[in-house]
Amino acid sequence: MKNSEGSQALLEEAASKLRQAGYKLTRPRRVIMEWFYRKQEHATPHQVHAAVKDFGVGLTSVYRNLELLAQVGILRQVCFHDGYQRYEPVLPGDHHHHLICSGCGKVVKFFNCDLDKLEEQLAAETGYVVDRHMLQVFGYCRRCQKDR
Amino acid sequence: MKNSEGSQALLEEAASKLRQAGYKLTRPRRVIMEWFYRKQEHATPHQVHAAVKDFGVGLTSVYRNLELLAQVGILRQVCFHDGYQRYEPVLPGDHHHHLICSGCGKVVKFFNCDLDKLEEQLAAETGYVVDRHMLQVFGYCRRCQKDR
DNA sequence: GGTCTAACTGAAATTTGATTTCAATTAGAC
DNA sequence: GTCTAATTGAAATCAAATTTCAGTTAGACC
Repeated sequence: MKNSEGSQALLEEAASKLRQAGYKLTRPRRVIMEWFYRKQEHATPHQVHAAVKDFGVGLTSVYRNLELLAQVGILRQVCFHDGYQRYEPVLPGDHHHHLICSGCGKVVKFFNCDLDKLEEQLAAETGYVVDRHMLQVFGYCRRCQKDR
Repeated sequence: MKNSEGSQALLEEAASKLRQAGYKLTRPRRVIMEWFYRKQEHATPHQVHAAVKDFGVGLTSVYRNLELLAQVGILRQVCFHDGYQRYEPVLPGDHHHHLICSGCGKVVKFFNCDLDKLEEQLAAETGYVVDRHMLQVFGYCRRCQKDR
């Protein structure tokens, strides 16, 4: 599967999710989604805006649509605990978390979190319907270890 | 061990940590630490300020000292992904995480995260020196399940 | 005890991320 | 093509967080 084709398929899937939820497929939304599917990386609202403002998409719309796209399940919020909101595209079969360097902020994805049993146990103990989880691991990357 | 005694011991331990790091034990710092050790709960900077302003501690000092106390290891940052910074006291032998209701924000602590092996594995794979991790589990509490 | 100085403080000003307002535009149903 | 509710961008606003700065204080050293 070529990347462009994958991107196209994702975009159609996303458009259908939007319609299903009763939202329009507007230009700003398409531009933002295309950008995320091309980049396949997390980004702050300001980073997204920097990337899409030349297509006439304002910062307000970026904020509004990042929230809306996350609510519909096209994006998800991630958090590196540095005071910035971030979003990343939800890609099929891509459950991962982030290992974050406390020195330079460099981020590495990892995939083996294995927290299903914990979720079940928590649900049983608390009566919560458990939805999802977020995990951040912190440390220092090789370069930052040397610099100290 | 009575609570007041525990609080006292924690405070002395904390004062020693401060001194060791080259910081002074000022009145605002003592007030903030005492409050956290008494309450033993997470709080936002504004909540802390509301609690300590009558002792003459300004909001600026609250922000500055929450950050400093976290850096020294007396407090730690926690995050419920609702856009507010939060801090909680670091208590001996108290490694826990939070189960958060996406409906009403209610928070339940839990203690069995069992991520040591994952941390080791990540360290081996990436060369990072792994420090710590943060985990948030999301769902809906009983009451919020009914309300939907 | 007193003296000294760098660390620290609170108040005010400022910055900045995020939200709200509102008149103009547009997607998409008909 | 027509219509209308959803959506937009710019500007105003809000609020969290940070910076500035002159005054205060903890605690090291007599």
